[in-house]
Amino acid sequence: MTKHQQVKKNIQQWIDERQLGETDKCLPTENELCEMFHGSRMTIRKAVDELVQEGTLYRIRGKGTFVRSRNHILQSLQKLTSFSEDMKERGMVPSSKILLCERIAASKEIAEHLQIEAGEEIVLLRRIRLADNEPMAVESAYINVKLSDDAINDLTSGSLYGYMREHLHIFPKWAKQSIGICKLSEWEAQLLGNSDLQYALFTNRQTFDTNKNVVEYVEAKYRGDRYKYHTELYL
Amino acid sequence: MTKHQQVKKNIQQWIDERQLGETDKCLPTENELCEMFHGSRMTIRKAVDELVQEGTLYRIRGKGTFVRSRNHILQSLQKLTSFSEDMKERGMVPSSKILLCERIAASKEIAEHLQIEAGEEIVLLRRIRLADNEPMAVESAYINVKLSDDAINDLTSGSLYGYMREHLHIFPKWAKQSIGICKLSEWEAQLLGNSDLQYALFTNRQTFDTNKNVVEYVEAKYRGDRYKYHTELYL
DNA sequence: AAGTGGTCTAGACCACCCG
DNA sequence: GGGTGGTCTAGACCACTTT
Repeated sequence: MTKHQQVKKNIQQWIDERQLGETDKCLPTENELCEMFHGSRMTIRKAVDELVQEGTLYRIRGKGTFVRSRNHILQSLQKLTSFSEDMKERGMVPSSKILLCERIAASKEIAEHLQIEAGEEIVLLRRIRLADNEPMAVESAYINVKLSDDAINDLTSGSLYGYMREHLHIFPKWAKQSIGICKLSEWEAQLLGNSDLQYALFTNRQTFDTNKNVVEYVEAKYRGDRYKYHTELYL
Repeated sequence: MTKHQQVKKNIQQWIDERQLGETDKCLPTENELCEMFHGSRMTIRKAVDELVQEGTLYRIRGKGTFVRSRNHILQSLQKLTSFSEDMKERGMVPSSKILLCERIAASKEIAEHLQIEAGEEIVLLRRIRLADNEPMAVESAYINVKLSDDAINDLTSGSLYGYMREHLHIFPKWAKQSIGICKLSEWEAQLLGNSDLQYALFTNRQTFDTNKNVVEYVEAKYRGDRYKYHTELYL
């Protein structure tokens, strides 16, 4: 392992162990890091550069290098994987209503998506997603993480990632997603507030942590008459 | 402008002027680049690093630095913005059938998406997209680029980006996309080979060049019973 | 004025590829 | 063995922010 990789790993551990997640914290200066790791400035900068690239840190010239708040990490995942951020950008207030939240045994199909054995215990969280108190989607999250009863009783998408990071040291890093259309059952159409709806925009997502485990599998059906999915693509 | 930015720009120009797009070409060695630009190795490497990051170049230790073939650039755009790459990955053969290809005056709505004035002349390319010779989507591309008659007569999505790069020095760099569902007209359902289809997966996309001009606006309606859109998301 | 990150230099040693 | 990219060093000057 090269020196800048070691430095990067050390900084990352320091960030993770630090339990202060609310406000952004300042890193030691680059010269201090040079002394701490007995490395030249270019080497230390290479390590920090990568963490900046990955969004973990950010720099302000003349001031210092800072750890991005947990909040931002969460937002960037939500920005990439959900519609909530989209709603906010359109000036709507997102909320959710829990339909179901309990431990279940994984069915064969769900187990496949979570890359575990059928029958293993997981947590199912089924919610209605609303924008300005109007139903927009019905979402089922299958969570492959050992959660305490307290955590289950106080579960929102927001606090889930936070809980995983802070208590379980699990770090969601990337996701596979597909988008298509599906038929709606009459029951689902009613949940979405319009029993005439026949089709919905369907999304599913596997979220992976740094160790390539699937931490959750989420399926959602969105009202096709109200919502579109937006992305930006770079070359 | 910093030195490594100048070097990067110079290398980029050299790549663009070079008309050999078929096979990958080798760049001068890093030491030669140092002499050419009167810079130190670290500075030259910073310039090359960025081009590698952006996918323009790639390095092989012990051999040299290479320009990625145009083909790859095209693929990476298609991978991000279309379903064709997806079809290939599933072992299907993508093709397309041109329904319409002509100069038209931009309607008010299309002009808005292209960020031009209504009535300006653009090119409309309407195609059926097929996988293993089965219709999968109907796609309309509104192209905001001055194309020669020859170029219009020989237009495929593949050659469009190539033509823009090589003859017009226009470089598509990023795109905004949205995905939703839409109703299909009976005529469209027939084009897709199943007149019973009522809903389709709808996508639209604005493609921007390096100067933030919209070079094309594309709408497509995909068979919801056959296709899903796949993405991978990173934090 | 002092301290921060942003950039650059001119060397050096290493691992890898090829003839 | 000679050339390539991969890494690292110990300085230096600059632009910017804060005191």
